[in-house]
Amino acid sequence: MYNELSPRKQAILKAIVDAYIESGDPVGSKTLTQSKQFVLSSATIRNEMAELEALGYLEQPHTSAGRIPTELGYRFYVDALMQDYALSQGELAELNSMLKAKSAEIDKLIHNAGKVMANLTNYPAIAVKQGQGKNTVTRFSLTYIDEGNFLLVMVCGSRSAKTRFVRTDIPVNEEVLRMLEQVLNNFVAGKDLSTLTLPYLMQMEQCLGNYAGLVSPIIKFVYEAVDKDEERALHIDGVDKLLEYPEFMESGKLKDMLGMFDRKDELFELLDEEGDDVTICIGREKGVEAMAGSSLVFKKIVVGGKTVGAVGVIGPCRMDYSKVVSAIRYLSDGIAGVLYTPQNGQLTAPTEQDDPNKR
Amino acid sequence: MYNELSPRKQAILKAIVDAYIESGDPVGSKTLTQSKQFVLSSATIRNEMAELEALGYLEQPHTSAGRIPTELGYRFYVDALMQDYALSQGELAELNSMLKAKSAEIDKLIHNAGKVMANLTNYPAIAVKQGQGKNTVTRFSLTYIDEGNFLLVMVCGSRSAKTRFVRTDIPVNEEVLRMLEQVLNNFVAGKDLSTLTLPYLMQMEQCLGNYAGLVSPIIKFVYEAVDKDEERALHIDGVDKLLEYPEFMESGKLKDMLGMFDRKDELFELLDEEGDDVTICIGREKGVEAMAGSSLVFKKIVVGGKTVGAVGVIGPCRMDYSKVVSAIRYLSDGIAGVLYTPQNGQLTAPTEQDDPNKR
DNA sequence: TTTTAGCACTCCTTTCGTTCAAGTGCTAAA
DNA sequence: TTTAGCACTTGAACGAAAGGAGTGCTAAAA
Repeated sequence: MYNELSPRKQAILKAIVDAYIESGDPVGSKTLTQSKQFVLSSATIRNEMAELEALGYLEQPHTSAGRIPTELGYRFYVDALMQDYALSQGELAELNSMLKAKSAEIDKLIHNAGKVMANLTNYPAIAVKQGQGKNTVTRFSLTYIDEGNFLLVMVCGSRSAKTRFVRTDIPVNEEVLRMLEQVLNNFVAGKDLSTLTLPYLMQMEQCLGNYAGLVSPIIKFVYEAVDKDEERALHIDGVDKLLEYPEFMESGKLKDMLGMFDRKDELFELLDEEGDDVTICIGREKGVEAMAGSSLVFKKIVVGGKTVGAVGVIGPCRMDYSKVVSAIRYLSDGIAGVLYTPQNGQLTAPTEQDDPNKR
Repeated sequence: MYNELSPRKQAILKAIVDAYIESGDPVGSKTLTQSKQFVLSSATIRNEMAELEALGYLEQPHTSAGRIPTELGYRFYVDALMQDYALSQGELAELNSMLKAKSAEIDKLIHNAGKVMANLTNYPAIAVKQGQGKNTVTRFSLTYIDEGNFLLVMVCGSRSAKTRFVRTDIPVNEEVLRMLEQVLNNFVAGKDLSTLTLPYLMQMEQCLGNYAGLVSPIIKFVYEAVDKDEERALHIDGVDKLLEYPEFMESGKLKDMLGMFDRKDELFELLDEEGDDVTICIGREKGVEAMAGSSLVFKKIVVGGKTVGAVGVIGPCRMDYSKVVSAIRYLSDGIAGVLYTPQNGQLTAPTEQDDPNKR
């Protein structure tokens, strides 16, 4: 697909993208000849640039400005030209200190990851905690509070639990709750929602006699608990960093971004991309209009085969991809490492980290 | 304190603030005479304006511009001059539809409140869910998952519960968990953290024999659970609305705002103000530098004597205070109303709203 | 055939002066 | 005490001119 580009064209394209990423100004032929990396006259480079433009890799904001990469240009750059960036000692230290933080609670870890990413890369960072694909409540537990109130605990899978306070006008006691608990565990635990037909629920209500009235509110909570969207959370850190890039200062770009940050649905959509390594969305590639001029780079955090979240950054298309990619890869893998316990492939409770030689 | 201002000065100040709030342009003497509300010449009004400026209520961006209110001017306006705004039918409908939403779960309610506020007022809205002042776990409950894992449920007060998954290398079963549960309820439930001295904990460990090793991780979770800050959350909706006000488009104001939105600590501080009705912070009044040129209007949501959160908006000092105040008051009280159940003064479970005549 | 020097041309950006309009403060008269 | 009148200030808007960066093309050189 890209074979059409001669090595020299590639080198020139790379130089242009590199320069533009750094400066933000359109780069002209003179800039390249001055950089000494080519033993060519500016005229030759101009010819090449004109061809690269014809091929769709470059564009001119206007005659007599230099060239800037198109989305296609960036795409080729990240796919084929970009060099690996070696994180500096300081950067590694920053990332590591975050990974070694006391709490390995997933929420905090992911949230902190966002802050660190934003700081390190100087782009707004996105940190997602993904809802688990669980769609059944595996176990119910009821805790008595007083006659009119009890706590409903729903365990979903082996790594998530939801609680709800239930107020009831039918006075309950420990004994009743035990019974109700058992009924719930028999009838509902482990069952798919589709099982919960009306007749099925009525059957359940019969088992409960006077307490049948509790079924419907509880079932409502069950529905809420298994709602996948419920549990996913997306944080954006360092939004103000956008202002450091002049491309956002004018026109409606900033508004588009902030609007997208506010709504979040487009972001979730973009982040749903499959792909297990770092994913790079350049501009409108994925059909999101608000992404015009901006790129999103992220990587899922996969623990024991399950995607538990993602970290990434969003910024102008002229983003320091190589550094960003390195940082994201390191952090994403690092978080996965902290959360993973080889023995059982499960998410670990925080204590596990602090006391590894307990046994 | 404000007696120094003659009624006419007050009227003129009010007219200026009103006009400036609406237009955003400095208002001159001519504008006021043209508005027909004064039977005075522009010269007279100019004199009054000059005096209001000398008194610190107005300022001029530059000679030959009209006057704009100072922070003091706004302060006087909101304290003494502002008229009540009657919410329109449409606005009331919007607010009510939100209050009648299916779920009365406090998190969602408050979160939605933010969205609605931002929409209605056209300023970014702030929605806070406050950490409850609870500082003890009132009840423990353990749920068996498998030999190496169980769920720890901590009930705090009668309106909040936390869950943690505990992984253990000491195999457990239902029976052990019952015992542990009992010990926890005896030793820790309802106790202040200061009670949990090392000797006390060791005593507890003795009761548990082989399972003493579980105490320390659990106590750590207890500490986490009662951490007040843990539970408070602050959402900001409609950040992009800031861009509709030209005052933010230039200079570093926007960056200040976004930075403040990001950090949130200054916001928490501002929102900690006491005061049970709508609170209005104008500019740097409260010493927050980033608030220069912006105002924050909010009201706590108080349910049964407890502050459970707050809603507010933040925007330029030239904010439509009267509308904002009305909307915030209505919404804050409305949410409190939805959450309050007169019979017991407690937070109610969602079902309560849908099924009020269950008994 | 490829590269390069030279040059005319385009178009943005900056600067600078001019004009324009808004709004003021002051003075003197009503 | 109020008002008409007027000189003055000042930012905003406009346009012309200058400057500069960068291009494409042509023709010569390699």
